[in-house]
Amino acid sequence: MVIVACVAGLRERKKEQTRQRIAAVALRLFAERGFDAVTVNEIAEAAEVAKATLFAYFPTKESLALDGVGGDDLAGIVARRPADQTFLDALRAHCRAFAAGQMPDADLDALLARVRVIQDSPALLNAANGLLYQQRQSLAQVLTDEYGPTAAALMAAQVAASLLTLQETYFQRLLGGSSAQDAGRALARDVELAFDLLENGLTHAEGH
Amino acid sequence: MVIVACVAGLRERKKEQTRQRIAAVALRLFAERGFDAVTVNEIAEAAEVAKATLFAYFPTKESLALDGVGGDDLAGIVARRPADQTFLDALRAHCRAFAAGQMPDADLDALLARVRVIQDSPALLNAANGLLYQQRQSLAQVLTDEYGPTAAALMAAQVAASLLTLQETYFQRLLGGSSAQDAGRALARDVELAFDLLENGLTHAEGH
DNA sequence: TCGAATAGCAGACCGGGTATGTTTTTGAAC
DNA sequence: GTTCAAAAACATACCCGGTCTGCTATTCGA
Repeated sequence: MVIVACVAGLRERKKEQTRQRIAAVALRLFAERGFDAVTVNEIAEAAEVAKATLFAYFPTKESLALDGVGGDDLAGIVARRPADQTFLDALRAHCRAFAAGQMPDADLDALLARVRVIQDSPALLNAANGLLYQQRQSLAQVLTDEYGPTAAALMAAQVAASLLTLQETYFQRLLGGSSAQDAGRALARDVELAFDLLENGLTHAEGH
Repeated sequence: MVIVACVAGLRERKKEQTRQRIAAVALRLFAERGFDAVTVNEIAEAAEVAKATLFAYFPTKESLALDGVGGDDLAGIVARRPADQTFLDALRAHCRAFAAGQMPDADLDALLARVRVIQDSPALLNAANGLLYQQRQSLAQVLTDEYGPTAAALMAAQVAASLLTLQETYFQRLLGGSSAQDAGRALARDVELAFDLLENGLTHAEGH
């Protein structure tokens, strides 16, 4: 009873375990019956915790479905880019890397289940949009030094909206039944298109 | 009792009147104490209607604050543009017209009160963002014929995000104390900047 | 072993929103 | 004018997400 439990603290581990259990149960129920048709009371009951406990871990019902759906840290990527790279090139490289990288099948299935749930509920879709809003703000912050507040806000808005669209398109392909490989290849093309549009403007779109 | 009341129907007029009363009372209370600190029961009581009646007119509490905040019909503007005009030029012209046009002071005050309320409540801000999302979708629809679905989605996203940013910047200036004239002039400049960025891309930004 | 945190609990409570069945008002036909 | 059906408004009870309160049981550190 002295050493054994001290890797991360028994307490911590149990907490994490409870949190995972709640999240997993919630996601399963959402996937089975849809976000709106599941009540938090049911989730709490199925996870064998009290409702108050559930809300100690997750601030809202929505956060149960959006757990871990943070999106990339655009502002960080831009802020940490090498000095000789434009911010658009840094973001383009990041997106290329994502499109090229392969995700383990199990993770992908879990992610897709979550995306399906989100896409089926207007409330969740809106909440997910809200997450992007914050990204936009912090990206604008980072760009302000270089371009001034107004141009930075406009650029950040364009970039964030484009990346959201890329993500949506990608998920739609996957949900529509494309193989992960096909969707990845399509995404790679779309990434180039998106950044070409951002760099060169809508009137200079060529050959797509 | 035969002719007198038939301009629009007594019934219709009373209904509209009730609706206006509810909306006005709600906006006043929101402006006084903030969106979250006012309950729908209070609004119903102050407007002298039952809660159920209130919800017969407005589907949600949010819709009370967002009543009439539809935004422009971007898709319509693009769809109805003259054949020799690019869609960006059509939108630019529309924004220029708005920036040049003057709003009656009373309307502007009412609008600003509403904007203040919205800006003070995260829930409302999110809901307002959701309205934009729909605009984006219909704009993408209209552009699909010309550019294909992916490019159209990206373009619509960029345009919608830019216009939202213009609107936010404009309102921030007004809320910050700028005169309507100054804000209008600044908006006119920002409109040109935004559309230049959209047309020519972020790497070709010049002289702003 | 003891005491301080703290996780967890049950249950009352609040506010937004819906459903139900009833009363009142309105519009129109007689 | 009287009458009658549509529909506006109502009171009320209810559901659900979310908070608060006060309590019990674990866990941790000394």
